[in-house]
Amino acid sequence: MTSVAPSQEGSTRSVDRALRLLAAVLESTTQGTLSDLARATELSAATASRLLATLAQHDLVVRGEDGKYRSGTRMRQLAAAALRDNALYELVGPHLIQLVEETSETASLGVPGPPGEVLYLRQVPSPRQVQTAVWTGRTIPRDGTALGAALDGATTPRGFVTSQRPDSDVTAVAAPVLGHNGEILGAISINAPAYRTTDADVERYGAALVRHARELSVALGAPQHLVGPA
Amino acid sequence: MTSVAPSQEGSTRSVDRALRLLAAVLESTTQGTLSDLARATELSAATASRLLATLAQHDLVVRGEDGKYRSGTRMRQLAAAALRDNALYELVGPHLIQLVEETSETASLGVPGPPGEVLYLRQVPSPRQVQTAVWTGRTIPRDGTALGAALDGATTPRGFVTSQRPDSDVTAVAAPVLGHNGEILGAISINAPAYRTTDADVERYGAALVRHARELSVALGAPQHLVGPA
DNA sequence: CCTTCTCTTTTCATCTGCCGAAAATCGATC
DNA sequence: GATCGATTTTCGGCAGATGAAAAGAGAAGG
Repeated sequence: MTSVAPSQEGSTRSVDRALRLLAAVLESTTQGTLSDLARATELSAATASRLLATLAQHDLVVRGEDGKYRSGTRMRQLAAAALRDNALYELVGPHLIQLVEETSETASLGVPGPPGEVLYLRQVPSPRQVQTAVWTGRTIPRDGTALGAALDGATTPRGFVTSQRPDSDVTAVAAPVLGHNGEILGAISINAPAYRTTDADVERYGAALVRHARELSVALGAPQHLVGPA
Repeated sequence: MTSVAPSQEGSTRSVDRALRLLAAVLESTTQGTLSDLARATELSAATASRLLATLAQHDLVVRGEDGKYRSGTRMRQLAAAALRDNALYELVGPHLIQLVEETSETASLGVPGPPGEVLYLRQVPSPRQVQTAVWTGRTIPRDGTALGAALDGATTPRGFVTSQRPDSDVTAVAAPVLGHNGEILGAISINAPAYRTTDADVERYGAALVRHARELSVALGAPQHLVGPA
């Protein structure tokens, strides 16, 4: 059973205790009854009972017929979310920097936002004086945008999608990033001022995006047959 | 930003609040600053600040330079543990039942226990009157046992390992189960009374264990090249 | 059937830990 | 410098969290 350090400065004690119980459950490879957990965390049985009941109400833990506590459905949902979203955020950084070096244009990560919208989650700006704006934290429509189309999986056979709307002076190119079940987690894009973007530029940006999206997808565990050859 | 249900009956209020903040962080796909999270969970900024600080002390969340909260390292550790251990426990049930039908002997799942020991995590007993005992929740030594050797990956080329100790009247056969990174999560075994177990029985049990271990490994996401052909 | 035991939950009185309002701090902008 | 919004800290009050004890629940044995 896990032995844990004493409570730390300035924390909320009851929350601290509950979190230690949660960790004891999740890391347990031995007996996991209420009594075991109370002893492991040096709490009274009464306190442990109440705190575990709170964790159980949130479905973070569940008690089996054998009286042992294990992770609950909600815990696994939050677990999957933690593993999925943070990995993408952290992994994408160096790729965006490199995309800017290769294209001299602004590079972005977009993820699903509120219904019908795409969120700019992370961006690296172009080094040029004239550049597309950095809108990190803002959303754009999902319809009619390159990021939106990439999130919908509506790419060409080469793996990227472009957008040049008549009412916009931005040319956007985007490619989706896949997770370990082959699901689309997000998309990376290059946004460039249309006045200096040729068709050859679009092809070049697209190829770079597909290459980086592929590397990211592989790093996130996407099945090889969905990612395609290197 | 996530909107969450009111607090439920009988829970520990401060823990309840902290868990709702944690869920809001992990599920957030929009702004995730302290103010955002306080609004989403209808807490005062002061309370949210303190509770998030407690979560951060446990490294369940971390605040980036942009002021937004994301999952922390410890959260991802616990997440991986939750996804790994519970999946194995639940998935193995039908396989153990089937192994008993195929062999008429006691089938077990063993996982790493305290140092130098193996824990019987789940078992299905033989239907016969003379059977090996069900020791669910107990540990056996890792050295010199079939489960221990399987957890150490010390199998024959056919994928299973046997144990027939001179001081024991039990014949044990075991095969390891792999996770999505190819790591050994546990091992499944058949324990049979030695007096009625022939060499042909051992071969048969081994083949059945390898087949089921393979199916379990695939279901848990193990890379195909580590699992071997079906 | 009853008794005994262990584990768990609930009750209850106590007190201190948690709370929110307010003040202070911090960082960005003009 | 002043202003503003976000965040942290201070502080007094009270109710929520606590542990001891009682009650409840289930299993085992006679």
